Amino acid sequence: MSQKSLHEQREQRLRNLESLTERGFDPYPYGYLASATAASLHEAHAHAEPGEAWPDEIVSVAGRLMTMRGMGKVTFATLRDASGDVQVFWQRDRLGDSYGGVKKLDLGDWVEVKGHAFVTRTGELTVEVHEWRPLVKSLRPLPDKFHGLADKESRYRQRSLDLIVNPEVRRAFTLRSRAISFIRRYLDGLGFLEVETPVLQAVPGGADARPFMTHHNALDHDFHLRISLELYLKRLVVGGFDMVYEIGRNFRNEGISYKHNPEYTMLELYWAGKDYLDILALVEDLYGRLVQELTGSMRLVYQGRTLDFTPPWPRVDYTGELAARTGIDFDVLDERRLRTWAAEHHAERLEGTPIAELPMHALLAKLYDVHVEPFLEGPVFVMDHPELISPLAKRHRSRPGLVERFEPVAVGMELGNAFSELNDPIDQRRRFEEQAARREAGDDEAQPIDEEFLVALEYGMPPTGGLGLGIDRLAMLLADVPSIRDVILFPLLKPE
RNA sequence: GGGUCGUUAGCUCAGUUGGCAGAGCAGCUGACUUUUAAUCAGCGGGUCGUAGGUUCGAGCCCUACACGACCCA
Repeated sequence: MSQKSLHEQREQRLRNLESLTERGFDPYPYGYLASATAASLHEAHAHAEPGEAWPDEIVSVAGRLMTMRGMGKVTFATLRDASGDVQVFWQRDRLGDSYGGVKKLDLGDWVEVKGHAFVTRTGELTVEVHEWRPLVKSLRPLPDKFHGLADKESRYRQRSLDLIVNPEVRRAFTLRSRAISFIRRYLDGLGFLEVETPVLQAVPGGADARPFMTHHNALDHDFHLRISLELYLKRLVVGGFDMVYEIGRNFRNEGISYKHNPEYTMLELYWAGKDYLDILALVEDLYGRLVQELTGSMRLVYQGRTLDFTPPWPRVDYTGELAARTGIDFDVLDERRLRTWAAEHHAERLEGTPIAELPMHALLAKLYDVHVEPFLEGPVFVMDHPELISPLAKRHRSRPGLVERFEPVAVGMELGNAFSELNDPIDQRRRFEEQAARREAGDDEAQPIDEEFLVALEYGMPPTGGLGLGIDRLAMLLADVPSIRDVILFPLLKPE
């Protein structure tokens, strides 16, 4: 497709590039040395009055031209660097010949300017340019200076442009990065060791999810991209690493929604000697400190709702909450009565199967997903899940049919998952076999038997508490954005 | 998987009952020495997502498809 307007603007910019070269400017220099940033200038002159000037303080700043206002013999522009925006001002009387080059600058170009700060009569801090040079030419027009780039598809497909024109996007990703950095410092401070485990796995385990497949040519063998970090980290606990964690990408071959992206980032940690209540205390402490550090308060506002992360968080019981929210007045683990109830209250079908006829584990999970999770404002811990939906968690020490497990939940989103880790290899084998039977029955999210993991467990894994925390959802809360795509720089999209 | 909505200039958006394709920003030319969504005068820029269909005539109506957004499962 030929877009004449775009083509013409590009041609014009190429002519301007040539013109700058003819005037003796190097349009592609090899570096710059800015002595100040937009933010540092604003900070240094925070309370200045209109008309003030600092003619003896020569500063240099480098950045991208975002707007230009030419007025004949003077030109104003907004320069944007990584720290923010600052106005710059060229006047012909001071610059002489080099002022002509300013006319050959285009929006989006990078320049370095050297000069002194002053405050205009309308009160705007401005750098008056004594010397300047181009740093790079931009060959494409920027989006509308006022409306920016609004089309979400364009923003995700052209993230560079989105970041240039929408500063709040950079803010969200900066927060995400600082959160990850905080978590590393926190865990390292406790004595955890950060490790890396395989992304390419022969047996993808540790979660109920469909994997992506790939193929290794030299070995002529199919591998899967990991769906969790769990089973390899536990091997390391067996090996004697008693405090390990990994922050890494998981890949799940599933649909996309405001809280799901096919590749996303998890923190998983394992701590020998600890049980799930110890891990719960760690989550409360880590989340609280992190929110405090990054937002300045234990309370944060997410999409208009206030979430208070001050420990201790409320706890609710998985089965108890399910009963309370559905109005069930019997033990929800009573399969016969639950089916009868579901048949009366849920006539709808799930992928062709009437809800009441789902396998018991799927029925429980479904009812939780429909009646409980969406209504949990949180932050709250959902405690003690049924064993049927927890094949890697240790049986509860006092509650039959349940395991020692919790999930932190907020605004209807699962933020993580933690157990007293199952370390009895006999019980683990039995659970895997149950999963295998589900696979036989056609459930392709059920977990395959990982024999090598079982061998490791047979050498003996000490009592261990484990945790998975979703980093993307954490970032959503911190940045107060409504979609996971707003905290993933390059979310998965179908190629155009 | 289902439903609703969207796709028009580089960007943001209008487009009436089916009757010549519009605006603002950006761009070009000119004016302008404190502007800031600068202003003023003039000019250029379109495969209306793609492919069919209906019609004398389609940006608009119909069908299919592509991509996306939102909601539901």
